[in-house]
Amino acid sequence: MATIKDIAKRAGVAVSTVSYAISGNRPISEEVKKRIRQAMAELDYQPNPMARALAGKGTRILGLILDPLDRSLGITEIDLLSRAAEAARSMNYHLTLLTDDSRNLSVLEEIIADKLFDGFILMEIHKEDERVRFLSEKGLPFVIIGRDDRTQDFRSIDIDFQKTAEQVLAHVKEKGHREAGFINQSLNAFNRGYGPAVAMKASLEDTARRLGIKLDTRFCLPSREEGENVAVTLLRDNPALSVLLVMNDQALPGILKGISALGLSVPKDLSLISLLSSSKLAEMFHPSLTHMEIPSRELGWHGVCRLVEILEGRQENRGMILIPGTLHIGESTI
Amino acid sequence: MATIKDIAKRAGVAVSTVSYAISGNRPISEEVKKRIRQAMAELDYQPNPMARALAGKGTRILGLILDPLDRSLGITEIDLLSRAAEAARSMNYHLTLLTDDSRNLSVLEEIIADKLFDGFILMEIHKEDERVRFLSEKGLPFVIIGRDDRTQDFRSIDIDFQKTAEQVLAHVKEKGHREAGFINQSLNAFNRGYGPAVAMKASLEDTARRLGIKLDTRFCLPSREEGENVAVTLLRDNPALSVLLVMNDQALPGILKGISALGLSVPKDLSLISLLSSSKLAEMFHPSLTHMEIPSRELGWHGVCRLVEILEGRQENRGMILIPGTLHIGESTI
DNA sequence: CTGTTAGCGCATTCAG
DNA sequence: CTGAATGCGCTAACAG
Repeated sequence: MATIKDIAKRAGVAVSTVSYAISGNRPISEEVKKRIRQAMAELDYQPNPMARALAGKGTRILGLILDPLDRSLGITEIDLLSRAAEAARSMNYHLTLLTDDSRNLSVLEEIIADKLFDGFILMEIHKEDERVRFLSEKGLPFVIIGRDDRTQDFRSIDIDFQKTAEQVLAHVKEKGHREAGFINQSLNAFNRGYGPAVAMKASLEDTARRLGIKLDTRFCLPSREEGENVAVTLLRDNPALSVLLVMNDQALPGILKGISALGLSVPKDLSLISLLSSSKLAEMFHPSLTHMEIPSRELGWHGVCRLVEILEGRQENRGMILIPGTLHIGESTI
Repeated sequence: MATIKDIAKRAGVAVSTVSYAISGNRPISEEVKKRIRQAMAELDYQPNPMARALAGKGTRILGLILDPLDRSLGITEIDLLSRAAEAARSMNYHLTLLTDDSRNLSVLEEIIADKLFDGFILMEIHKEDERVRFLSEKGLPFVIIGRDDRTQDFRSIDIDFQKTAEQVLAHVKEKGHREAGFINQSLNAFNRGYGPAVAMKASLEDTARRLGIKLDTRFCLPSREEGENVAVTLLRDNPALSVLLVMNDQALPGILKGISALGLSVPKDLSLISLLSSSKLAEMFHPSLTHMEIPSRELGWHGVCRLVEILEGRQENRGMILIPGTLHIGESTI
């Protein structure tokens, strides 16, 4: 590997000149710059990230903090992940996966202590997430994908639940439905203040009221069995219900089973819309599901972009980034 | 952050002593060691990875090389990924996602040039994968998840296609089936020498012959439409066919549609087994699919473990690691 | 067994 | 505008 010294020699200048030529922290004459550029090209020089980091600049490594992985990481977060990695790459950063138990603050402390990461992306934010406070106090660069009331707006990237709700309910109303059911995530997730469970419920109920749609909301554990139970109960309680909104991927198979157990068929007797799930998944079902696609790719992309903006000190944009889901019509609605 | 100097001072010894105490590269008296350990604890010292790297040791960062992400990364690789990250973590390494176009060797060269990574994990190996040769020549530590004939065995972690085939066909035979269909991945994948498409076909056909099962193999693009077409043709051509093996997740919905289009029902008229797909996915279907679960988690785990073994010079185990799929009985077979 | 010291490659003072 | 020298934190000779 060529070092900065090599290229300085080759260009006939001092190392510092090369350094400044690269960073642009000091005006360098065009002529010298040209020579340097050429030398760099010829030796295909690449600054050693370690040395650079040691000397006080960053590592250009970003840490994506995930919850310990056993349970989470569905098809949804993979899209987020891949776009995030892509974004990082395109801005010349690296993305590494942090799967330690970051909610244990002493673990988080260890992670940040080794100064390997220039910044962090936090996911799966809960109400009053201690990690947010912790990172803020330490003054570390980070963004969150999700919502936390005490975070400065420019640090948040989240789903636009309100718009998502409006869009799906507008569609529902347009199709003539007047009574809808909403199968949310688990009560536990809701109580923990998990963004989607809380915000989607609020937005949906609020919007339904405004549109004059009757909405019955139920919580549901992410399992086939629960899906079946909840669907059956919900439908028994609301005989006039004609459309079901589901934001619970794991429960979907059970819900479908429950529906057919009641002798109903989708979409003839009942329309079904999956909320914030990935298209890949929605299309696996038969009939394929009408769904509001979760903007995971955008979340990943913007998360990284915003973090890099912060790192590089250009905060043109101080607002929160909100991205709505996208409606895809499948075969599960009429 | 406390540096090695701080703890040396606090323990009343020289920095080198601390360094040696940590690395164990030199005998240190118990007493001194104790003092050092205490100082480290009190200042909760953590060696700066960059400095360590610059001084010639590794970075303890592993690079997981993925194909550019748009198309790949299904629910399968996410399991692999998560386990890999977990494994890395447990051995005190970091895992970063490399999504550059590594098949472009000059891009790969750039990646390895900055010496940020101690080793690499390659996925999606094709026949005569140039990257394998390239990394070998450079003498860089790496392992592949997949197969390449010219790779030393101890560098490979792969699915045990033979055992997988034997297991699934034994089950098939036991259930009394005599004629089976196999819907493979695309012809294109097969021609590129993509491991699963090639090896599974060979193992399945070989094993079927030995067991006296008639097997009709078809290629199929990973799409709903193709799935439907291929299923219909296959079933028309083989009226006596009673079980379908499918190694093509994306085509599954189409295949099921094709089956019912022919007026057949699963599992009454036809059994269906999905090969090497994730349980999460198989359980999404209705009826839930009997499947050979892909050992993605084990692949990820062992991939990292083996790489670390290589990095740390302990190659107890020189053989190739082969992991078979696991049979899960669902509702799609009788 | 322990201490001193010279780099690793780069950014950045401080002098020209 | 440019160059020489210093230090980032750590490892590994080299000397006791």
